[in-house]
Amino acid sequence: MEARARRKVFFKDKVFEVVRKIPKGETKTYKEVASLAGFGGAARAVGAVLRTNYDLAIPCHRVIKSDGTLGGYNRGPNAKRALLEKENGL
DNA sequence: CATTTGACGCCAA
DNA sequence: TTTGGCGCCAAAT
Repeated sequence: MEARARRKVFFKDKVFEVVRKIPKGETKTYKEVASLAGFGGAARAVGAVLRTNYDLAIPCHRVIKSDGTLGGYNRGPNAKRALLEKENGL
């Protein structure tokens, strides 16, 4: 298929889609998102995409590391933690 | 077009 | 338990 430019947006598109599907109050790991996106071991790539494509329509702050740590956030880990606690009802 | 970096993950010491 | 290093993938420069 015309997977030329298609594939280029395949990864990003999937990541955005998956992250956007994350319900409020729930947090997912980059590994999980990558896996659901179909790229399993592309945890880094997931963060790279979210980093460059930070969109307010995408709850990228709900995506954390598999260790349970928040990881990072384009707006600052501070805002990320605040949002997570708030969405979790804390 | 090729190289480097990067919001990660997991194993070893 | 904590710190360090290596590996994986895609994007950005």
